[in-house]
Amino acid sequence: MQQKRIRIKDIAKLAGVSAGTVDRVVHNRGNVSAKSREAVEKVLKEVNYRPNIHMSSISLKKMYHILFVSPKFSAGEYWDSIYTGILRTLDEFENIRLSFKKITYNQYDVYDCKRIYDKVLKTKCNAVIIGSIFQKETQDFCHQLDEKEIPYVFVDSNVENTSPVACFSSDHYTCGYLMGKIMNAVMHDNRDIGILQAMRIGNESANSTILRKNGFNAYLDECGIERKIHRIPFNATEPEKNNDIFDAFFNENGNVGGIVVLNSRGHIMANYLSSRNIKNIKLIGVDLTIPNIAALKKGSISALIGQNPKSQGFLAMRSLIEYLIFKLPIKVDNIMPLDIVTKETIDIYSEFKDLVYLK
Amino acid sequence: MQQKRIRIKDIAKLAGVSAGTVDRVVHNRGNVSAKSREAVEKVLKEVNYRPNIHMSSISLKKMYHILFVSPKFSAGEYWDSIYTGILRTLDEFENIRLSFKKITYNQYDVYDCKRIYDKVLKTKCNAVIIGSIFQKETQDFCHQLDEKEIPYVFVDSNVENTSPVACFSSDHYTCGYLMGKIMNAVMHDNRDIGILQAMRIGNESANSTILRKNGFNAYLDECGIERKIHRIPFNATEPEKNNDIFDAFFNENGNVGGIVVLNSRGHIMANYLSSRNIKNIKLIGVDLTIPNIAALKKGSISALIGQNPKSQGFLAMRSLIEYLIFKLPIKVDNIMPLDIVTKETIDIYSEFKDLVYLK
DNA sequence: ATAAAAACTGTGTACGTACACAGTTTTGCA
DNA sequence: TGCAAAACTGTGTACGTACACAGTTTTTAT
Repeated sequence: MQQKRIRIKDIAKLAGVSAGTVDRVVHNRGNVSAKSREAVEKVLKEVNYRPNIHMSSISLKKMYHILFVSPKFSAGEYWDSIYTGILRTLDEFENIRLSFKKITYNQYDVYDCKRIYDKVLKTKCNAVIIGSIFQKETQDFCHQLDEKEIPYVFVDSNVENTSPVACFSSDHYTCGYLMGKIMNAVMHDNRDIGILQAMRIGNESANSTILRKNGFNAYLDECGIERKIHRIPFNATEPEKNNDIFDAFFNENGNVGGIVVLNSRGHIMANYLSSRNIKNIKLIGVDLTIPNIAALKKGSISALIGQNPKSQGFLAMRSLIEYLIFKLPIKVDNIMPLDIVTKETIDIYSEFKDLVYLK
Repeated sequence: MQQKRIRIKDIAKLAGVSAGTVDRVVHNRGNVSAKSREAVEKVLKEVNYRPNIHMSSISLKKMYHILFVSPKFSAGEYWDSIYTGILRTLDEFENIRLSFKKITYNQYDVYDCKRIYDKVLKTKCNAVIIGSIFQKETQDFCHQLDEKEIPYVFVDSNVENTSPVACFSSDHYTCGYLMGKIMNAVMHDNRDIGILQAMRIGNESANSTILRKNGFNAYLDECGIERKIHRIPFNATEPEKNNDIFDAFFNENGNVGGIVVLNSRGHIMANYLSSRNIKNIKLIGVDLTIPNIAALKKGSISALIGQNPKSQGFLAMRSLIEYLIFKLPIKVDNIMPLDIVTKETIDIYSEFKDLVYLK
């Protein structure tokens, strides 16, 4: 802390060059002879130089443009939490020249997603944070970013065959596995299980929900559970139709005792069950969204799995700034933990999560 | 982010005074006429001035001395985690003029604690972070700090009738309550429960373990559980004697099926049980120390409750810096969540906890 | 060999704050 | 009223970096 920190100037003197040359070496700006570069690098290694982050921030003249592409969201939803985490980091680095914009697409329409991706590619920017729903389209998008040498970071989920600077997501497979475990613990009879998974225009399903389903099935298989599993239809684009759809489903399948909602819309099923006064069906959901938490507190959802979306956004943006501006090495794969939250633990949980990010 | 931030200079111009005067008002340094002060304060309110933290750090000339008083610890122990969290914050603010020292006492000897407290009072410092074991002695200590107007922050637990700048701890009562709940879930028979709680020289017990015991008893009462409860003797100062003590205890009480260790020494009982090849006793402990985690992984501890000590240290030091140096308002009562960790979840848990603090 | 171009190097300035210090005004008191 | 002391105010500098720009050396092409 207190012993005098070594400065650019000191290194310059030690290496027998000027401060400007040291700066060029440190920032890899080129225009340095091999001889000078080696001399400086030798000293750098010896003295373990760490730039004064405050001074760096102050002197930074370049303006960085960062974009966040994600599904559309409203306040309190899953993607909004990721966004909030990003804003938290921006707040921390408020004295850095940085422009940030979010641009969102309809997550139930792959064509809209493509359109937005194209729009991003036409926008001048230095980095992109990507919240991906559609695997294939995101791959294409990333390859074009690669060509333009624009770095990108994933939040929520990773996308195969891409080369992101970093990725921040939970383990969706384990999430599904956990849901199976919890469902099995809370169901005290041998009734059937319903699985709710949204369908999308132009694509089967979101990658994350597919992985969750695999994890869920894996748990049931491993434990040799022989419950009947029903797929519950769900209309994500016209939610007003769901009540009729659910009515039809339950008319045909009276023996369902537990429902697993693989996306963040657990509250929709919870509210449906409440409205029909159905009380003996256990419900497990994903994401601590405001409506989900309300349903959890009311008791219509038994447990929710939290994916730490705020951490995802916070860490993703922080990593990006460290990579882009401070040229620090960053970790590529970052798996967020899954929090199991129940009626009893929701309050203390929420309070702490805010505390950690507070300034 | 990008719109020009208002500077001290701008405020000076708007208020019709010099930058120096604005600075004096902002830092409450006195020597400002009522007229000037009001003019500046009016402008400050209008423009919502927020100083550039980088510039503040750079220009700061005063040296702040901060002390951490806590029980003695070795690597990987509970107090060491708090210490690590503190160091993490110091790393973040490495460019601030700040001296930090830890000073520790024997937590099983109230007289040593007093001696160390007196030593701290004789040391010149600007703030103290206190890890308290003994209620009464800490109260006296705090009152003397109050007199000298030295601010202090608590970690691990709060102390009544003191006026700390902030406190970071988990809820020990709830911790005990949770231990009761878990113990009840993992014990599948009606056997007795043993409670292990350390005795100290000159004082009954640490405040935190008393609270945990209360919480534990409260759970058993609420649920009408009628198990027999035995207090297990434990010698904290001469650990080599414990094997004999435990032998004697189990000779007399053969029907114990579960043991709750209310302090972080769960591994001692775990290792004793392993050494005696006793396998059908469930063990619940507190704190994710290295030996406890090892016992958890081996299966000799069923579950551990984590108190987020690293967060406590990290946030305590961060709050203190914000209060002391950046004059920001800080939250006084901060309750850390309790993590329930089992063999299955320990690895992903540990990994994430590191990630969050990583730079 | 010489000019032009390219590659390299050093110098100087801005960034916004904290604080020292010198300079100015007001107050207190005889 | 005068004069010292106290209270107040403004100016100037350091902090360490990023980067622009001017100046110097080396390379390339004729």
